[in-house]
Amino acid sequence: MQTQGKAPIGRPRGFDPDEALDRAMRVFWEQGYEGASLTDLTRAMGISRTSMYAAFGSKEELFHLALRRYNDGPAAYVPRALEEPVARQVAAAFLAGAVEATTRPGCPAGCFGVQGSLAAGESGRGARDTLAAWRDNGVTLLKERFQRAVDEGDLPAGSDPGLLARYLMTVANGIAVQAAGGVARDDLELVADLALRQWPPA
Amino acid sequence: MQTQGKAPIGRPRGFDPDEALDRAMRVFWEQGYEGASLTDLTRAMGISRTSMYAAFGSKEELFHLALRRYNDGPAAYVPRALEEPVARQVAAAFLAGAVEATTRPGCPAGCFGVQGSLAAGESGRGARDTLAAWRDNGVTLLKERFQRAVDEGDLPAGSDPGLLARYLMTVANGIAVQAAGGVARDDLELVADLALRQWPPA
DNA sequence: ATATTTATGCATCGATCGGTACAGAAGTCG
DNA sequence: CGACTTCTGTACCGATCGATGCATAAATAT
Repeated sequence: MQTQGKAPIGRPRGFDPDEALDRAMRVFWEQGYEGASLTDLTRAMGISRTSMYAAFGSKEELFHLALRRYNDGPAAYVPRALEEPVARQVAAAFLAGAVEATTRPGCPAGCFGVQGSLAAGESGRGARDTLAAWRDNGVTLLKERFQRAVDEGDLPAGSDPGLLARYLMTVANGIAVQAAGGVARDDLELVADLALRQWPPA
Repeated sequence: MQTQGKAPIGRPRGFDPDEALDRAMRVFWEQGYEGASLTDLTRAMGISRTSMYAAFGSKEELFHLALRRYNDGPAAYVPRALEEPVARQVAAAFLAGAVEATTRPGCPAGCFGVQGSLAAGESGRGARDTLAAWRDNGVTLLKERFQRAVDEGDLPAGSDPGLLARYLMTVANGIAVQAAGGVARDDLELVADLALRQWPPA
C-alpha cells in the first residue's frame, strides 16, 4: 500500500484551501459577517466565487469554518490557559492571551468571536448565534476548570466558579471591544493586570 | 408676541420625528448599522423612504442622530454616575447603569455604542469610527472625574485615573457583549460587583 | 485513445441595497 | 381664490447582494 494517498480523481484544486480559509478568516475578523461581501472574501482568498462555493458551500459555512480556524489558531490561548497549574495562573494566562490575540500586529484588531457578528440583521442571525454559543462555551470551559480548582484547593471553598468564569470572559470581551477601537496593547495589559488584582487568594 | 410659534409653512409632517427616531435607534441597536436596512428602519419608523430622507438626510445621518438619542436616553446613566460624590460610587453607579441599560426588558439586549457597529465593511466605517469615538469619550469623562477624585483625596495619591477609567469602560463593554449574548441581568450584576471588589480603598 | 470526474472562468440570476424623481396632497401666504 | 412651500406615496434608479448555469480545462480511469 502507498501511504502517499495522492492522486485524487478529477482536476486538482488550483489553490490551497487552508491558505484561502485563513484569508477569509481575516476578512470576517476585520469586517464582520455582514460587512464582508463575497467580493471582499473571494478577492482576499484569491479565488473565484465558483471555486469558493465548490470548496466551502456557502458564505455561512465559510464563516463557520473560519470560526473553527480562529478557535484553533489565534484563540488557542484558551485551552493553553486552562492547563495552567492553579486558577490564578489560568486567569492570568487567559487575559494575557486575550490581550495578545486582540492586538496582534499582523492581524485585525479585536476578537473574531466578538466583532465577527455581535448584532445582525435577518441574514446574519446564524453567524451571531454561533458566536454567542462559542463565547458561552468558553465560559463553560473556564467554569469547569475553576470548579476543579475549588476541588483541588487552589481556590477558596466559598468561590463561585461560574461567576469567576463569567467575570473573566466579560473582561476579555471588553478588552476585545477596546482593541477593536484601537486601544494599544500596553494599555490593555495594564487593564488585565488590574482586573486580576481582586482575584481570590490561593 | 405669541409664544405658540405654531403654523410652519407648507404641509405639516404626518409623523412625530422624535418617536420615529426612537424607533430607528432601536433597530440600529438590535441589528447594527449594516444589518439595519432602509426597509427595516422605515417600517419600524412607520414612514416612507422619502419622508425619512427628507427628515433625516441619509442612513448615516440617521445613525448619528440615533446615537445622540441613545446617549441622552439609555446612556444617561453615564453623566449621572459622574455626579456621585466619591470615585467608588462613580464606578459602582457606572457599572450598575451599564448592566441596567444593556438588559432592559423592553429594549434590545446589549449596548448601542458597542454592537451598533463594531466591525464593518467599507460602507459602515463611518458608523464604526463614530462609535469608537463615543466610547473613547466616555473613557475621557471617567478619567477626568477620577483625576478630580485624586485631587479631592477620595482616591489614593498613586492612583492612575486613566487606567481606572479604561478598566471600567472595558468591564462595561464586556458586560455589553455578554448581554448581547443573552446573559441575564442578575448574573451581570454579580460580575459588576466582582469587578469593583479590587477598587482602591478611599 | 475515450470516458469520467472535478475545478475553473465567465456570464448572469433574482433579490435587495441605499437613494431619488415626480406628481399629488396639505398646509400657509398674498 | 390662486401662488407658494413642504410633505407623502409610488415607482423606480444603478449598484451590489449571495448564489448558479454552463462550457471548458485538467486530472484519473479504463
